[in-house]
Amino acid sequence: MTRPRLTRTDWILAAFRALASGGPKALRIEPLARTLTATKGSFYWHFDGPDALRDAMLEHWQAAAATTIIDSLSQLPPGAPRLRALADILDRTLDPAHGGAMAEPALREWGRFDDRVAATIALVDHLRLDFLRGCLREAGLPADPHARLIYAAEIGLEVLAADGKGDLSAPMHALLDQLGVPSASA
Amino acid sequence: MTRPRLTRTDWILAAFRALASGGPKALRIEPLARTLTATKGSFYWHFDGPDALRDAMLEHWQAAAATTIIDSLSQLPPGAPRLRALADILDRTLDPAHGGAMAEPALREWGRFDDRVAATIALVDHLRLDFLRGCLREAGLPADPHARLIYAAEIGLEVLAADGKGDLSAPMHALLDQLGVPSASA
DNA sequence: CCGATTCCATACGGTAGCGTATGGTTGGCA
DNA sequence: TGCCAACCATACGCTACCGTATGGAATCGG
Repeated sequence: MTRPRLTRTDWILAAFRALASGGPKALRIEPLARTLTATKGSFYWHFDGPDALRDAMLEHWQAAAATTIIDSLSQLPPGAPRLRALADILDRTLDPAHGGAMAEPALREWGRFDDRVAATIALVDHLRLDFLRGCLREAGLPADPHARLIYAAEIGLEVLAADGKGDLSAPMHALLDQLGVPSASA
Repeated sequence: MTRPRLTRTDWILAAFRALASGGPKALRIEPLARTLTATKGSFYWHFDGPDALRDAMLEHWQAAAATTIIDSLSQLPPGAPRLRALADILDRTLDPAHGGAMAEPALREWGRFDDRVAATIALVDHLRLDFLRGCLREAGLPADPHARLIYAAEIGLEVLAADGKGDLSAPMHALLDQLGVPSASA
């Protein structure tokens, strides 16, 4: 019954779980250690301190939240199909099994008081907006302000979904309809 | 040099300032007292405890965030003018002079971990969505999912504006254009 | 001008988390 | 087998905040 050793990644994932379920204020070392049935002695070996954990979390999130999503969408045909697939992704980001699901709102809140977090969020926003603009252009539509509008709607719908009132992708598809994006089934 | 006595409202406004500039985690009694050059002795006289302050804040916000805005818009002609005026309000909510300006994102974050806060937010969302649906119907447009879409876009644009990249009302007007809302100048 | 009430500061014990210092345990590897 | 390094628990002093208890200062009615 030798309990497993912890890796840096274990701490990072636990931190995201705490962030999603308790907000930025839950990102404390000792409570975090308790969820891993460990002590801060382990933490301070893997990380120099809270700032180092934050930086590791940001690196992790940047890869998961922008790169991998964009890469997966890039395997679809350009233009409308990618935009429609993006709308469908919204439902999945709320899936508890997704791990870092509801972490993004908490991360944005965190970014309001931490410049390094804010910088990473701005970078990810920029990457996703650029990708969106590309998809719109490929679909023969104007990139601005449509890209910003679509992105804002995604964020807003995610925030509103906190009420439990689901149906995220339906309004998104309605927006794409209004903007003249061909439907996926057509 | 007798420093002024503090009222309940003084504490409530200070709490909103702290919430906007430091998030939910900044809502602590003693730091709050310091910003008022007072001590918690004053606080515990005006309020039973942190929960009582929270309830007072919610009551205050509910009136400011829903009732007064809806009332002022209700003085405009029904339909499109109200929708266009709503889009223009976005710029003003970021004005630091507005007091409870950036408090709303922080409040939504707070609501993710406090049921009473979440309930008030849900109520305000419901009031504003109902008003939006009314405006849309008056303008001869379908209420759903347009209302939800407009509201989500407002929230999302406000969140994105944290980057400082302004221009909030422009994308909103673009959305209204796409949805077929007559422009204000026309 | 006086007493009662309102308003507030101070002092106190208690809890929680921080960061460090130190030593113990585990696992790979010669 | 034995050693070294990786990994982690414990203990310690420190700071911040909590909630209460108590007394002092300001203010108002009489």
